[in-house]
Amino acid sequence: MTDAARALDAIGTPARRRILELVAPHERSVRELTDELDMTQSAVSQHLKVLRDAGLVAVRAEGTRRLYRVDLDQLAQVRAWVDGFWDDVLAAFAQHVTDTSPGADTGTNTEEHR
Amino acid sequence: MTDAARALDAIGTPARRRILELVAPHERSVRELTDELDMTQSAVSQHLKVLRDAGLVAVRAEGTRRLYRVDLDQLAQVRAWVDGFWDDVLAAFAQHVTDTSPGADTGTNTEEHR
DNA sequence: GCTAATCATTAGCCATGACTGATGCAGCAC
DNA sequence: GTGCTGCATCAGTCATGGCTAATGATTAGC
Repeated sequence: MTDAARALDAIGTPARRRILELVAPHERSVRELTDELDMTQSAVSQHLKVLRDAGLVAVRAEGTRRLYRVDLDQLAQVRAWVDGFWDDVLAAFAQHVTDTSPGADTGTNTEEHR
Repeated sequence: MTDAARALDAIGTPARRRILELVAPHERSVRELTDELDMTQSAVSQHLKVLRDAGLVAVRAEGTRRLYRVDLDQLAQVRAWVDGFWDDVLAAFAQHVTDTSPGADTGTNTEEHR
């Protein structure tokens, strides 16, 4: 499985997306996350493990606490994956236009949705 | 569940991502997808239903065939979701820089990963 | 040393969902 | 009409994964 695939699997569940949303603004401890996430500490740790394996979050030890933060590198892979479709679909659309109306509308704006 | 959440759940499984990848360049029939995807036609149809409900693909009937294509609107929601983290994390990073090195480095490039 | 707090990991339970096979339905050819 | 093709949907099975409870490891404070 590629990095992007692992990352996409990881964010494919609401609980983990919620964790990412909590961690994005600033790093948080497992305890803080548990308090805010109607779940056991065990469940939170298990989700964090998946996110760690996917490279989406990074950890930092401070005393007995572990502070989690978002790691931008893997998030970049997710962006790249989504952008891949974007480009493919827009390219196909542009092709369709040139096929159906030959010689017209060469100024197709492939960034219209961006 | 929001549109973005539904879309992210839908792409959270390898089989459906593979379908999206096949459909992205140009529309395809269910038969074509089944031939290429070591799966039953039934399984393909079920995945397509999930993608349809998530708004990620659109259908077009042509005779007895159903031609599927990617729908850009929901894909835009996915992009927006990812970009949300991006902005949060970069903002937090910028805040950290100004906190730890006051009066220095005001030219922080928040687009370095983009 | 002991105790408390924080977190990871394990074992086990249960719900969800991914899949197959069967059936039903619509459109086309004859 | 009959038959065939392409697809959706239903019913049922099985594996996956998300969850809790319990336990273990580590660190801090006493």
